[in-house]
This record gives sequence, structure tokens and C-alpha cells, in this order.
Amino acid sequence: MTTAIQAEYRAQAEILKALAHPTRLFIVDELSRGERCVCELTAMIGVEMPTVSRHLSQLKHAGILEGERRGAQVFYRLRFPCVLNFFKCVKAVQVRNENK
Amino acid sequence: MTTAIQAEYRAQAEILKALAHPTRLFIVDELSRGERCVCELTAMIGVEMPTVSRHLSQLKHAGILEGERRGAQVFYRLRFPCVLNFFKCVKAVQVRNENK
DNA sequence: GCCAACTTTAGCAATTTAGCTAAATATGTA
DNA sequence: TACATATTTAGCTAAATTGCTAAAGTTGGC
Repeated sequence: MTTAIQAEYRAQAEILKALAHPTRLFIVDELSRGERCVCELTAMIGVEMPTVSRHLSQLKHAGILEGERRGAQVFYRLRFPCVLNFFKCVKAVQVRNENK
Repeated sequence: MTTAIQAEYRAQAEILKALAHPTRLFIVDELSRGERCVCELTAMIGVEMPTVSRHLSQLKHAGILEGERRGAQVFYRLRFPCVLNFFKCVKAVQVRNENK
């Protein structure tokens, strides 16, 4: 493995790592139905707003989300809806794991 | 979020977490071209065999790989080639991240 | 300007993860 | 049986992650 290839895998792993958390998966799933502000997401998830904000900034930093301030609120939306394709395959693995 | 839904996201996050590491991404990518034994993978990756073995068992535990012992060697292969679809989207995110 | 609501950042404690080395287990061969 | 090769497991340390609370920024309305 050359250093360049290693760097590529590292960059890809960063993106997957951003998705690899229950709360962040929920956020991505929820944003697939339209943009939401931090307060809306916080109301749905059972953790404090600072925690939600940090999850959002991780997803944003990974390039998966983008945020836009409108007044006092910041609305987030999916920048790459293709990440939703992950769910299908992950669910297939998940179902087979449950049945065996 | 109900507890059942939470558990579902947790299970999905576990699967993504198994993929979210440069070495494990390399392994999945390599296995997309056919099964490989632990020693072959170790020769390609720049880490010790026990470390590779542990990465493999994580991927196996997540349901992504399966291993089969043949003689003294254990060969691993992809159980869900659909995980390869991840690469396309992840690469799209990655490219856009680089250009901005 | 002042206050309230929304969001982010900082700092902390508990947990998890990743790599290593050493030791244990499994298989094939002399 | 004894030994060499292949793999896994165990135990350790260093680093990263997650959640919290408290504090600091932003924005809108009075």
C-alpha cells in the first residue's frame, strides 16, 4: 500500500466514521425528508442540544451535510443524498445478522 | 425515538463502524477481487498479523465477511458485496471535499 | 441597549478503539 | 512426538470518542 492509497482509504474512512453513530444515522435519515433546524432535531433525539450540535458539525465537516442560518436558527440538509443508499445494504446485513 | 427504533440505528451504526477504518476498507476492497488468507492480507498491509486478525474478526462479527479454514490458513471473503456500493458515494463526497 | 431564544465552543470524566508483544491454539510434516 | 507455520486471544498503553455542564456567540424583538 503506497502512502497515496493509504491517504485515500483514510479519507474514505473519515466519511464512514461520520455516519457510524446511531444519533448521526438518525439525523441523516430525518434530513432525507427535508431540512431541519437544530432545535427540531434536538426535540426528536433524547440528548442535549450541544451534543446534537456536535454531531451535526461532524457530519458537516465530513461533507455530508450543509447548514444555513436563517434568523436565529440554523437549518441543516443533506449534501449527498446518495448516502441513503447505504441504508439498503446495511439493512440487508442487519436482517441476516438477526436471523443467524 | 422509541427504544426499538433506537436499537435499529444502533445495529446499523455497528455495521458502518466496522467499515469505518482505513485498514478495514482496504480489506473489503481487496476481498472484492476474491478471497484472501490472513497472511496474504498481512503482507499487503503494513501492520502486524494479530492486528489484521482483529480487524478481520470485527468485520466478521459485523456480518460483512465470513472466514473458512483450509488447512493451516483461514480464507476470508465478502458476504455482502453490496457494501462496495458505498465506495461510489463515499468517493463522490471525498472528491467534492477535496475541491472545496 | 437589554433580554430571550438558538446555536456553538470549551473543558471534563468515562468509555472505546487500535496498535503492539507475548502467549495460546490449530494444522501439516518429518 | 516434535517442530514449523498460520491464526487467534490476552494484556497493555496511548489516543480518540461521547456525553455532560458551563460559558460564549448570534439573532430578533422590546
